[in-house]
Amino acid sequence: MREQYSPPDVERDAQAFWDERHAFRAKEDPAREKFYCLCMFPYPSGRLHMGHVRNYTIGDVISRYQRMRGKNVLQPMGFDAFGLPAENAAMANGVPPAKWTYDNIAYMTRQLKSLGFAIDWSRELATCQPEYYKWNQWLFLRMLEQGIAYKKTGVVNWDPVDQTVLANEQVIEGRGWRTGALVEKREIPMYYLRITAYSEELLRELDRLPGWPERVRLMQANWIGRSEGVRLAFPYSLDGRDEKLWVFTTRADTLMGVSFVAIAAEHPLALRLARDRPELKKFIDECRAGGVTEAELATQEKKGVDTGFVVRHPLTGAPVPLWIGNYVLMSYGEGAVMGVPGHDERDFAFALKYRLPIVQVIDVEGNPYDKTQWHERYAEKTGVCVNSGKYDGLDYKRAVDAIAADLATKGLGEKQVQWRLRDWGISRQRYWGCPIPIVHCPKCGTVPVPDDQLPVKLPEDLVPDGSGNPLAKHQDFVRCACPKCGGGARRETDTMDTFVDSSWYFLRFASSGNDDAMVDARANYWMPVDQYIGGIEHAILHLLYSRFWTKFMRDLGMVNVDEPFANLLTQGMVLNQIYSRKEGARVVYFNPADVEVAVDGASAKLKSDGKPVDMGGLGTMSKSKNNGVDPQIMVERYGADTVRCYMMFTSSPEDTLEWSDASVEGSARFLKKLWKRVHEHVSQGAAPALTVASLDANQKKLRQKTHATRQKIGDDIGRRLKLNTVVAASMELLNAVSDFNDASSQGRAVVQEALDTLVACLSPITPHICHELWLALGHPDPVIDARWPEPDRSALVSDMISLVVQVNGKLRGNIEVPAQASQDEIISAALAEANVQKFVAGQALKKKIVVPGKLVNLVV
RNA sequence: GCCCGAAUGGCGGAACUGGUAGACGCUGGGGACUUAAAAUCCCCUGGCCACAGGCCGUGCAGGUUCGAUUCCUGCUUCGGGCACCA
Repeated sequence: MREQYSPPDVERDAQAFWDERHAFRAKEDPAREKFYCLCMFPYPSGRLHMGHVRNYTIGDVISRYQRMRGKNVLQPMGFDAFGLPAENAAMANGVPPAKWTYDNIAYMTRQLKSLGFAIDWSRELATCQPEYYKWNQWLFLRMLEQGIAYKKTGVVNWDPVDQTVLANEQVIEGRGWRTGALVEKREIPMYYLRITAYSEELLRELDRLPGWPERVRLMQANWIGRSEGVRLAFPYSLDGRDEKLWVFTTRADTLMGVSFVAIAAEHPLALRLARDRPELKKFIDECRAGGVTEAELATQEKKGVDTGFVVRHPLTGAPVPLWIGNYVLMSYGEGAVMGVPGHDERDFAFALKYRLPIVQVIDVEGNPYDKTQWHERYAEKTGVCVNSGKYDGLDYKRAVDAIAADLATKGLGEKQVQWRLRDWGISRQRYWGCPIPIVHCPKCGTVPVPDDQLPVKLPEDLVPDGSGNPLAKHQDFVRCACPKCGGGARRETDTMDTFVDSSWYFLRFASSGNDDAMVDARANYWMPVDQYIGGIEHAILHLLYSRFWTKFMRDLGMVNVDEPFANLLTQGMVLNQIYSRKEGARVVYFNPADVEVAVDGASAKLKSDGKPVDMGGLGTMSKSKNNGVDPQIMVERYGADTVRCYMMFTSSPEDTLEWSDASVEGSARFLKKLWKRVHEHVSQGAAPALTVASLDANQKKLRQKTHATRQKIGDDIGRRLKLNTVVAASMELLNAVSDFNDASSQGRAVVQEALDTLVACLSPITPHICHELWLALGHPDPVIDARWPEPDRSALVSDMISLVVQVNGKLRGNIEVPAQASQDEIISAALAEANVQKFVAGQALKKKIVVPGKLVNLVV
């Protein structure tokens, strides 16, 4: 064993050892309990960033731990390789997205390998490979057959100058990012996946995912958004025909307080009325301005226009004015809402603005109603109906029931369950994605590409120029023969949302290399994923789409699981300081590595010119803020183990991590110290066997610490997934070994056990150094094949326990009592303590609380 | 605007089921070793006071409890998501 710790040598040797043995290649084995550990695969953006390193280190720690627990572990890796950044890079550099992407994958694969992750690289995949995306297309065709995929119009951001569809990300403050033109909404035909067919199950099964964080389940439940209410109709006559305008409401009890009905600008009735009303047309056109995100729609000023048209109240037949409102969403419910200003905050503001009547129809006891000032209790469901004729005095539930029943007898309404979840639009007017396997034939119409013509291959040599999809201009791709009639036809040039690619990659890892089927029986061995790890930013979309996709494949009989991910760990973001300076009109950002911070931490200057820079606080590491830390540089400076150790130590997986160059030193020191201790120990020769019965008090104490550490670390990795305290507990044990000066034979035996424990427990986090130290400690087999060190219960018990004594809840002293002391013995020991006596003397004891093993509280 | 989180010393964080607030580490200060430096090792490091001890202290304001960082109510600030970034 070398005297000095040299990370490059240690890491090279350990990685070569694992590679030669294919140590992490996973084989299906029904006789063994499996553990499928998966990290969200990266987008190949160029280089790994710290968020990746954190994510994959967490996964690696869990994988290596489960392997030591005897599980058959699968940990695969791949690349989510389609997407917008490749097209942007292509435009900037004139390189086709395919080349850029594959170069990035090659570089990032090397980076991942240098970090020593226990990955089965034989299963690697990239979603831009035809062997992969062929199955996107194949399953899409199955969805078409089943009516799960269908075509309808959808709204997109449109750049009127570039004549192109923009992603939400490409809309900056309402303008196209390249042209600066004001963005408009535009309706185009798109393919949709009927995820709403699974609303009920997607919601219900959340309760059967105890291994998911509560907040993620809550977010998904709210996203799916089940609400019970009443669908009801306001009748009207137009063009001599009697029609019904349907609305959905959760507050049917307020129906008698309706003072207007508002419909979305895209509502068919709005478009019909606008035909002969130019001012309505003008308002509808105004509503076209701006982007399509919900955040933008929800924060814009609420505006409306009176159509002059009236509909009739479903119960009273009274005329109700019809408005068009920019805040009414066509995509939710019926695209129309009833306006009850008395009991809905938005309607109240709208009514004040446009001087519409505000009528109180619910009385919440003891609260006078003020028509000039909204109060949130007006919207409570706790009152009873007033000013509502026959419904007066009914509470929420009774009123809804009575009104729904009356509506039903008139054929103007019924109770209904409404969902917030919308179908998933997957068409993208972009090049670098999976082609949608459809052909448009002038004779046969829309024709699906037959299975035997899959995959529809994406040409890999095009370079986009920002004006629309280059596929549409590429005649070799567009021109094709109709699969039905053989005549000339046009290929669909829209590609699929990249969320499609990531909705089933976990199944493909488990059926790696099968060219004849999307998945096979191996998937049923590995699924579900036992531990899924990824950023909290994916809490809704990716996870919901993957759940839906898995359920559809289950319904086709392709897999036998209902849910893809049994346990979910959502890791926090990695943040770093942001430094900037105004140079002329623009703000320039500086990398923290180029900035020197004053000792007091209050000011900073640029190293190159010594001039001050502004400290902009913490932000996620990003290119635009230039605050990324390159993991590669850290690995070269300290070694992979130190980077991994620091990442795990500095905050718990679910919390945000604030990067600090200085703190990395602490982890480096710790590993150096560990190396030194082991070297000192083994250089004195093999330690004798441990004879537990012969240990003295001091030796027993270290042994107790060793086994307490085993218990804590096993629990922290196996149950709590708190990896920061694993490192802290290891540091404590190493400190205890350092403080233990006993060269006797049993002293050395106790130290051997402590060091064995340390090296084995740390091996999931810092696998390279532990690989070498384990062999140096005299073990014939590598630590990856070692059994996880379980605590010896008998080593944990001690004869005396220390208790805290409180008086009136305040700490006043400590006592030592025998472990088996009775309640009375404990209380008299507590009362005997000098400082305690000061506080209880001369006062009557009202209450004596003894918490076993913890404390005594005396109330006087 | 809506949904979901978070807030603890100079700093990152710990305290798991309501029971000793500040484990572990960083920074800073003091010391040892050294010709010197680096490295290493030891000690101190939440605030205040009448300093063998006491009082205050976990974003803010209340509440429940023998006891609250932990539970409840109302705020503030920061972060994630909002369906075409991935």
